[in-house]
Amino acid sequence: MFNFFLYLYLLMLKAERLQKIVEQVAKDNKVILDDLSQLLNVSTDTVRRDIKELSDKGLLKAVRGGAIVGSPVHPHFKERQHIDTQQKKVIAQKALEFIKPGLVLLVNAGTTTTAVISALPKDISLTVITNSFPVVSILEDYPNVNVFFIGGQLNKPAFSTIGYETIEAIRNFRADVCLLGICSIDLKVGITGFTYEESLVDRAMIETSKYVIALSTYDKIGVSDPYYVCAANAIDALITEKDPSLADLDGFKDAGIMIK
Amino acid sequence: MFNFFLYLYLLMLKAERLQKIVEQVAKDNKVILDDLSQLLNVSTDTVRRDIKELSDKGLLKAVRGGAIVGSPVHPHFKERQHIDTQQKKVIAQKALEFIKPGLVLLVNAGTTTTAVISALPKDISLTVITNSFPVVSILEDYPNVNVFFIGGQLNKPAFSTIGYETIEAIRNFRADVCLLGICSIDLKVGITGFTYEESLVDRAMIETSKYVIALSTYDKIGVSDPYYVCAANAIDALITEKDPSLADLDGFKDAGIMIK
DNA sequence: TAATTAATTGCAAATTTTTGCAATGTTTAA
DNA sequence: TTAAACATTGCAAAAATTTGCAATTAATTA
Repeated sequence: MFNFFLYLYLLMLKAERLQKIVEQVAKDNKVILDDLSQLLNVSTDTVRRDIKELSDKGLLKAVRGGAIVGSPVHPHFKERQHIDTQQKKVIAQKALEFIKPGLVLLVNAGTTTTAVISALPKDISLTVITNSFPVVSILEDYPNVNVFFIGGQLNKPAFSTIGYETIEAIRNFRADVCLLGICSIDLKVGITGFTYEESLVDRAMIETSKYVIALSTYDKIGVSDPYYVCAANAIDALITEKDPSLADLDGFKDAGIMIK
Repeated sequence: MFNFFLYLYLLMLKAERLQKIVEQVAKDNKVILDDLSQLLNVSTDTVRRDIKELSDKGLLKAVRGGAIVGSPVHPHFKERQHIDTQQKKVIAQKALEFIKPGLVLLVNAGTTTTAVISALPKDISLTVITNSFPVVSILEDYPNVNVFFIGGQLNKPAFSTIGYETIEAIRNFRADVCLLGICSIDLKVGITGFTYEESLVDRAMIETSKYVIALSTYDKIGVSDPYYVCAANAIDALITEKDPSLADLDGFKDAGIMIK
């Protein structure tokens, strides 16, 4: 028989658990795995998985044996919750081929580029220039990555900077590779975006980079948005989650774009 | 038999131990292996390995018999965040008096300025210009605050930007009020800081602001650090957690500085 | 409603990390 | 030079983590 109170109890326990863990960390600056396991009446495995979940959200930092307070940066800026889609993981893996130690990378703001940065090996040596707060927050933990942040007006919904100063700052750099997460690309229309300000930033990034890699899920191909960024052949490579030999992509290959 | 010290040892996470070592080094400029071994209830071997690990990360310099400060780096933001919290709250409340809607605020990076920003009413209308990531992340939730982020080289331990571009960007603004968290202030020596790069940023901020408010815990008064920022009378107001009528502060009042 | 899919949780084996100890080598200072 | 202090290395026990698996439960869909 369905037991409503048992149901409620179990549901609350889940919510409580995560909340209690966060509270404990806030109070003591740390939590210990075995203590929590006892306190919350679940196995250490479950607590470990809870901690990992909270750690992914940026609410604390998982360490061996428990957890400690995380970085003071707002969890929103970490934005890693929504990036773990299968498609983005595939794109991220493919993009890693292009990223060799020593390069100067210019990275725009978006969940796809964030996924690529998350996938970088912890010890890689790079220079990364970006206007994305989530990218910076990931690279905080990379000791050999020199990060340069592009200032400007805070663009709250995208966790990035935009505007005149951002574009001027971009023009002062010369990057080896531009990692460009895009909204949409069409062979004839070119690359287009949702917002005017971001399209300007993207264009500046493309113009100042030697090699441009566009990152896009397959469903954004052949689509267009209101604001023009650049012609399709302004990019050097296009990475999607699909097999590059797909016939749909032949037009891009003919235009001299490497498909991965 | 119940062993209290074993119990303590079991409760101490390795990550905590590493933090404590860094704290000790920051406090005393040095640590001695055997002392730490006693204090932390682990063998000297373990302390030695900890020190090596921290040394690899550049957080201190391993020497025979212990460790000393590496490059004169400021302790990490995370370590400073939870010290003197009560005093910082008092300072934050006093600082609110100065922050009127509509102002253009220039805010430097530090745990004290972060505390002030946290204390702002959620609906205030402001323009905030800052090079501090924690400040931006707090202001993300303030719908009526227009935020401008100053780009530059990422300064990982302080969660801020520094360097040539940062200073150039600061010079393009003209702020009403500068909120300046400071390392130390002395009437004769002036304001001084712990790192060269940050002292340059602070100086640029002061120069471009109409009204400068220095924020300092009382114990930083009459103290000096290696890098000169500006003369004491370059600031307009000084806020500490203590009563402004304290005789120790009379010198500042005579120099025309408002004490709060 | 029933069947399927997805999520949660605990268990256990394999693996990795941590830690103290002891043997050996190196540096320091009287 | 020699004795003491310190560092390095390898090793083994203990602890923590990873991984795959199975049982249970929740959510979705036909």
